[in-house]
Amino acid sequence: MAQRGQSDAAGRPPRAPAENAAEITTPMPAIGGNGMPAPGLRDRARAIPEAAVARLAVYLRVLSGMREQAVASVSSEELSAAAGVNSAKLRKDLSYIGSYGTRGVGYEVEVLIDQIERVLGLTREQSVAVVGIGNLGHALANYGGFPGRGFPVTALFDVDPDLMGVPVGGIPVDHIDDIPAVCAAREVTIGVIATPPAAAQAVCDRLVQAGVECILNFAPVVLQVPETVEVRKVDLAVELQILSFHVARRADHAPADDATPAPRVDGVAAPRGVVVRR
Amino acid sequence: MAQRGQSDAAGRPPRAPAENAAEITTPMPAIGGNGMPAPGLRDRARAIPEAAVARLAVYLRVLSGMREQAVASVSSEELSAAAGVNSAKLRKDLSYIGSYGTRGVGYEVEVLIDQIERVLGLTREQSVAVVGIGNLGHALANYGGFPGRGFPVTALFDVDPDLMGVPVGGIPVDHIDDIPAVCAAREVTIGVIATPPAAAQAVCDRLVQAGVECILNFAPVVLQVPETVEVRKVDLAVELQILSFHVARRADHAPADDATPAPRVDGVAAPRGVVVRR
DNA sequence: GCGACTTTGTGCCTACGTTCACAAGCGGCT
DNA sequence: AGCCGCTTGTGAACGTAGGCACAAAGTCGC
Repeated sequence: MAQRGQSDAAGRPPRAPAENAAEITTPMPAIGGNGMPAPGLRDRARAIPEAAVARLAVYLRVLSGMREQAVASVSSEELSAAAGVNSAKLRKDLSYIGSYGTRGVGYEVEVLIDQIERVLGLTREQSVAVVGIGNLGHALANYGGFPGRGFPVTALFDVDPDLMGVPVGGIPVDHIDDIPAVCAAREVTIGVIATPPAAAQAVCDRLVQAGVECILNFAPVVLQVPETVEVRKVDLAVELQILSFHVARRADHAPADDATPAPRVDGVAAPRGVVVRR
Repeated sequence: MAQRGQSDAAGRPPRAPAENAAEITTPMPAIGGNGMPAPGLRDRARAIPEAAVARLAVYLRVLSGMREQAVASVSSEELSAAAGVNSAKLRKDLSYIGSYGTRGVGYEVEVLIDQIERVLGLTREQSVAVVGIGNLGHALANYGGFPGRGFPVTALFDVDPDLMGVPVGGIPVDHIDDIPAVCAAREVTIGVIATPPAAAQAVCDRLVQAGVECILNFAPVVLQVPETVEVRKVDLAVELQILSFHVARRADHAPADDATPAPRVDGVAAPRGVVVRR
């Protein structure tokens, strides 16, 4: 067979490549025909689509903002508008976590927040370890409380001897060789990789060794991990390239075609009053 | 009661909310009888699924690595393994951009790189402006050349008077009020928002005013933009929450149920050779 | 207490993305 | 030269996600 297979990417048999769009819902062998219409409470968050989970996180943020402004209840129409999705999708997303709305009225902000937090596992804190204390690592370490509470950064790692022990955002930096020990001690559940690409896989391996099963990877590398580990990647270059693709598409698409509703020529692409509202 | 999200959420009629998973293929008004009898055949070549575009960017990076190691040709099997996808998907993705492989042999690395760059619009440089020079902004400004060349950061903005004129990563910081002028002068095509959430929408508005049609948003806010503008968002909190969801699912899923094939404690991550082959 | 109105929750249908499987095409071997 | 085996490119099957539209269910007004 092909000459592939020796030592490279495939050299690690027990691992599976990690893609961002990994399966989230357990394979779920197509249940014996959806014959279980009983939307009982018993049927846990069994099959929430990944895309829905991502949106739930957005809803949660919007809801938190509403709570701060003392909004007590909200309709799917309002919430969906604020979250940038259509209302049917929002209702379906919410239906995945249960029925907490009141027909004819809407949803109670407080209740919805609690339920989304429950489903997202935010009721118990998740310790985060950041590896690679460069520019990005610094930014992440200081990000601190995120949108309120939730993900305390409890460990920082780097290889630079000069950084050892130096506190960043209140946490002293440890050497990456200590990842297993420190992560275990601090019960880290989520590892964030912000190292240069060359070091990413090695760091990832150490995190996995330490028992970390969820990794957020900022390094532009495709990590190889055991299939029990969940990896999400945030890839700057990819994001920019996707945008670049759109620019390109626009460039050799719009000019010839009149379809564009607004004059795109370098002028104000904005219809009136795009100015800051506030 | 349902006091609606007054000022903030619902106040901007002429805008469309931007979601990450935006439509990439032309909107295609398919539904609603409309006056367009032709379903669309000519628009053919331009229908690359967004997901495929994201993967193409990954392939490009992998291919660049291969070129550096003097690999001249590669099969779909090898490339897909290195990119973490299955080979059929890879071939289909490549087929969207044309037929550049040789049956029985594989793809020429050089050719593939050129073609992907062409499709992603990387042949012409895209000027990037970064707004919000905090920790993250610094990191972005210094990120510089990304995976080789491609996206020169040519403008930086902030509101902090102390930063005005201070060079970060070689570029002096300007005031956000100058966004329209500076962006126009430097032909910025991509704007990156790395400001605190409260400032994000205002900054976004200014970028749009300046004619920027592609925005990468790091602020945890749902931006409202005209539909001609493409927004992608990178949301740390959402990513962490998605991972948290996985942790939670695992916690009340695995213990009771078997599911876990391997003992998770101290997995064998086999930290051997992280190296990739030549 | 009852009807009308409002908004949720969801079944169904469409579209999209992924995977499979195989014919077509190409190079190498004999 | 002609056959053989390998790998691409893609049509079709499959599964998932999105959106519409409506019945269910609750509130408010009278």
